[in-house]
Amino acid sequence: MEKESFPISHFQFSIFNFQLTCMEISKNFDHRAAAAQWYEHWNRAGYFHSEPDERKPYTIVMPPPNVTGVLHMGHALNNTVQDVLIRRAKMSGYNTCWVPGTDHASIATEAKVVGMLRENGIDKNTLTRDEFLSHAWEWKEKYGGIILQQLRKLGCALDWQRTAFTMDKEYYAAVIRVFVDLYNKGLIYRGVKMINWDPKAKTALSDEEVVHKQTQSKLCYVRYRIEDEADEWITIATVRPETILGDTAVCVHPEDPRYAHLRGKHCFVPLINRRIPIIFDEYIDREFGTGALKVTPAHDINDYNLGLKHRLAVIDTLNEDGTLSEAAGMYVGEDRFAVRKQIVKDLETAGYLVKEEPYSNQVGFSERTDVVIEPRLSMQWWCKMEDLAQPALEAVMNDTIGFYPPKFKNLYRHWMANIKDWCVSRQLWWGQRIPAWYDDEGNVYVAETEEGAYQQYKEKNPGASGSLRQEEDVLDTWFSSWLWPMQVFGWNESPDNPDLNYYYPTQTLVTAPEIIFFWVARMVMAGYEFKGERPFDRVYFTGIVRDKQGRKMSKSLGNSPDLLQLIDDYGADAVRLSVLISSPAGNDVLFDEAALDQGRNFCNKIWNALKLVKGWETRISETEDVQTPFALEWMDETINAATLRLKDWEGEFKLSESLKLVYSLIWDDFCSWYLEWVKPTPDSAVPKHVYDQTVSFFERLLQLLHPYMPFITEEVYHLLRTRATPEADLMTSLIPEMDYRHDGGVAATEAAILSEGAFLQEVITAIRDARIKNQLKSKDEIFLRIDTSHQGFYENVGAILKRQVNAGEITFTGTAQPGQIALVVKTDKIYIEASGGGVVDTTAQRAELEKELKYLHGFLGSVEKKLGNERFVQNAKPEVVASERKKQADAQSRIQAIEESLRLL
RNA sequence: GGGUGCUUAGCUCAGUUGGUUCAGAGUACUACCUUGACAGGGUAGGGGUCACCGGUUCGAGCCCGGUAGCACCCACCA
Repeated sequence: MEKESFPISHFQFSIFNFQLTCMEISKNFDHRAAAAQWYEHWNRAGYFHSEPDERKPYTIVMPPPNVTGVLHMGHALNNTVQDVLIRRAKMSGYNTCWVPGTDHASIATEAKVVGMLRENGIDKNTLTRDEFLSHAWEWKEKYGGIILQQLRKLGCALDWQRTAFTMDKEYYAAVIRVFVDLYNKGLIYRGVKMINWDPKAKTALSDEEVVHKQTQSKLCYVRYRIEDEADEWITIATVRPETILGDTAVCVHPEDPRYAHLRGKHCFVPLINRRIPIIFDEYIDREFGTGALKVTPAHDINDYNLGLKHRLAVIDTLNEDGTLSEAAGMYVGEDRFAVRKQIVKDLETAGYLVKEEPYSNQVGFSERTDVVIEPRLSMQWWCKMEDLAQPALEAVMNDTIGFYPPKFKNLYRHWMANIKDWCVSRQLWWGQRIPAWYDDEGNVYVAETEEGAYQQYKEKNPGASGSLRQEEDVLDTWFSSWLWPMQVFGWNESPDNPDLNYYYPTQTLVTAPEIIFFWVARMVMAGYEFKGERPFDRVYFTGIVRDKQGRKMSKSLGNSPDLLQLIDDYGADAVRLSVLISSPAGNDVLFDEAALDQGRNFCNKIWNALKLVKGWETRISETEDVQTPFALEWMDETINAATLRLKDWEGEFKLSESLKLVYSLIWDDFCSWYLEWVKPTPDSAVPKHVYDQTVSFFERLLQLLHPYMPFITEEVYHLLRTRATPEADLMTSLIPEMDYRHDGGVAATEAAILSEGAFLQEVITAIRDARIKNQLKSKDEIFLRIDTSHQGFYENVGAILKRQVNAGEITFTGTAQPGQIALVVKTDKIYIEASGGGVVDTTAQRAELEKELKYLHGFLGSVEKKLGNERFVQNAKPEVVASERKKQADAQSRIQAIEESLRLL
């Protein structure tokens, strides 16, 4: 099953890796090489494959794309999300299994094959069913499933050994079995109903496969002559004048005075002069058009219902390909739209056309072939849905199956509560052929095999020796995909097999809200009906990917970028970051290629951090570090806190927030702060434990990022230090469990370190800001005098602080000299003295401090007003009041400090 | 026609149980930086009456009602 998709062997890979570690790190991250090599490495190492074991499973079945499909942005988003969940679960100790596969997509594929045959000069109608199917299979083997290959480029950790297809032998059998089972339960029946007919695919469609579009039409007013009256007419309005030929009545409202005198009368259909009755029904909207409706029971669902009620004749004037039939009497064999134009002219010539006016209405189109649907009466197979829907509705409403975001529960409930029977037959060849056989009298026998059907026939007709003929129709594609979570684990082969028992119910389904009815709802129904169990615990709905202008990305608009090209240009990691980072659950994503720069730049940043750290490797000393213990503690706690938060967020599918957090953790906390704090001067060495700690921090960060950006993280992880064994890969490493909480007061010291770090950053930023505003160049050394109540803190971080702001000396005098720059950070007063002893212009300083003072007075005012409000003190929670009192105290001392500084200027 | 959701910085979007130390991110913008990881970068900065109008509350971006605009889903008005 595995195809050799990357040319580099494992042996070559090892050499490559060896060379890299010994060489200088390349200037930039080579995403092309890294992606190819690591994907192949993971695959060969067997990381993608899962077998049941003692660990807990984390299972996702991929929504199978059409076998005809190619990768587009929607897939990229959807599959990136799944890959993040899978990789994260793997690194959390779960036995992960992500099943890939494709859907046979009966209509889409058959259309594609028919088109291919036509190009080769073959007309489908000249082929037998078997001949056609062999062409279709040939096509599928050759071109089908390209999309699965493309998913490798994205980095998806799919269990390729489990790749499934909805027309696999066992899958096919499962579908047949389910059909027979439902038939025997009385839930499948055959009947003539008004269905949606696709004249291009020449098949029935379910209601869900019809898309309504606002369309500009013409509303034609046509007059019908009343019988027995010399010159009396009744005028109707229609947007489909060609259906006039199938009219079997004209209908008006019983209380419409305009037409009251016509009771019991008849009129004549124009052009063909068919005598039809004028009927009365309250269904009519008197306000619309002329208040008179032409009734064509064969070609409109409402008319059909009226026809049933008033026992009207049904005249089917259309052939299955959308041309007019013999029954039309005119224009026979001509296309419906050509006839629509022609008949208007003919009506006009003959004096029947009263007027035409432009009219905008909703018209149904085929989702697959995009042609206008014709309502048509025909014999189809149906599945009763009410009983199936009941448990499926409950499971979602009581959160046995969780929807994320939950807003889709309402949508689901509305549809399930108003569910209609499902038209499951399709007049196609590509698909599971309905297992029903007919005898010469037209009696039907449903069985899994022809032998079974024949046995039924013999039982019913003892001694008979006729032959049976199988139903020509196949089943709706969704009638097979609803079994997906069960059948990919071999439900049909054995409903009690170890795989199915272990992996089912699956943990998470990731899909688009567009197919909530097509697929999600029906999988839930099938799960309960056939397996007696939900198919998945949770459903994560991704948004719809749109272009910059907010339009849905689609092939027909041509606004979907070439994903493989993007991956090649920017790297899969960058593509993954850019689609994820702006895509919270259930919200649409406006995709802008500019967002890819952010991902690429981030890769570059990580790469450069690697280069920096690797550069220290040759400069390690055994000396004890006295400069940076605070930096080490702070980084450790910062990563701990982020790890905890990530676990929570990722569990709630807050992937975009999580990614932002890791992004900021690496770029801001690690690169901008930590590395600068511990970075040695050009001519000094790095204490060994600082180096070791730094590498270890880096590894922890790579772990947290790995689910989102697998390639660069694995690459950097291996370049960071030589791994003892080839199996020591980042992908299979476990993210350590944090066993304490930072926000619960349990870990006060940890929390203190974090807030001290934040304060230190605030001091550094304030001093740098002051330097810039006072044109003190960064290379000019300064002296700091600090007036503070916690001198110990400054002594602890003094080395870092001096380095970060290029200060030569820090003293704690408590007083200031004229010409110094005054700063107030929280309540600490910091005075900056230029090393040259030069006097700086304090005008800007003064203005700055005064602005701050003004703000603080305002702030203090609002806090004091609040505290002065008895009702606030009484009603608010004690901790809120306490926090307000602290704000008050802080503001007061800050005001005091600023005023003091101002006096000194 | 029915339903759901949205409206926060120029742009694309976060904002988790209502507390003015949360109005934030990324981009874009401004100034400075040819600093030994990184110009695909660094340091710092400006920028928003949280659509509009009321209400509940000591207190509203957050809760309730209404208005306007937008998006999507459902639907058999010719």
